[in-house]
Amino acid sequence: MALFLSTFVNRIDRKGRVSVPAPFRTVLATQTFPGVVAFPSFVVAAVEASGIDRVERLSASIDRFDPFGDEHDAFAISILAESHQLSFDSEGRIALPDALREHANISDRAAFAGRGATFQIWEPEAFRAYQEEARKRARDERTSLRLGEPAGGAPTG
Amino acid sequence: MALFLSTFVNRIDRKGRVSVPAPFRTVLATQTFPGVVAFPSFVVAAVEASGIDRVERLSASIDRFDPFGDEHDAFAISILAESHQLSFDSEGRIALPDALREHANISDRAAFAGRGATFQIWEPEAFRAYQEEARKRARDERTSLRLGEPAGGAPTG
DNA sequence: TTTTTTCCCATGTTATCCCATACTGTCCCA
DNA sequence: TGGGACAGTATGGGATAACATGGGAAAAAA
Repeated sequence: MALFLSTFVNRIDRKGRVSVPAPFRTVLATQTFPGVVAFPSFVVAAVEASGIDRVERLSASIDRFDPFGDEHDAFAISILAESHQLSFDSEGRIALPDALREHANISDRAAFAGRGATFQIWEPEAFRAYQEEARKRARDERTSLRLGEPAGGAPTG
Repeated sequence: MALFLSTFVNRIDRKGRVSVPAPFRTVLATQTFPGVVAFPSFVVAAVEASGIDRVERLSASIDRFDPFGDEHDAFAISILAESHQLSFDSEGRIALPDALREHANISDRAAFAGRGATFQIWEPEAFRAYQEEARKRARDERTSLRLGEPAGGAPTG
């Protein structure tokens, strides 16, 4: 299984385009849609991103549980309605929509941070600070920290 | 690409026409009827919409006296009775009937909000408020949603 | 007829395609 | 082993196509 690993900082040009790091593109190459699906994180000033397949599973689970009810409304609206389907151009770049850039305070540089099955896109300085904080927390609370469960802004992976 | 994702706000002209967002048209292009099927939502001031195929499946399940029972039946029947079949013009626009516009309080702008297999049409400001609320709820309940696959885990936003 | 809908064409804006360039790490061969 | 050719990558910019939107005119409905 291919994973999104490591962090890459790339430049955003005046048209709003960024190169998706080549290793990430390799992971995404197996998916049915040639590009990235991205939505603003619920908890941090960053963009959550993955391939389309993950979002298709999410959509299926919403549809399956309650096609006409509102139990999963919050997720449907928050993830599906705020997701952007960003397709690669011929050079492997995507265009980051303003809504996502503003949420993450991104101006002219973007940090792509691997998280295994997904990755995040950050303003580089904000990511550095977040990472440092995460490291401290991991050291101090390493006995109580569980993977996959962010507790009050703690790292999840 | 078979999912309705993201949100698009388009203008309604003086003839009552709106462009259906191009990505949504792409999804609908696979269907047997070139247009949109729309009906007023039961729970919110918005219009529910999808392609004809989904409605055909719903209709078939009614004919079959399906296992969902009377409640589902009542749902299905009122959906079918209040559904409008809105066909594209040559530019990919539809005309929103007054009944639907009034239900959603839509005047001159319409927000198309993707929900995976379906989408909704809102008055933009009303949608913004609804979305903000949904976002809060999603943040609080985020650990309860799992993807349809063991390795997936919860969304970590 | 009068009104409404559908078709067709025009326009400005935005996004996409395509080509060019600089940089970097890798491979190959003397 | 050293160095030069080469391929992959990130980045920039001009040209082109796609899109949302508006309006007139023909066709259909009332």
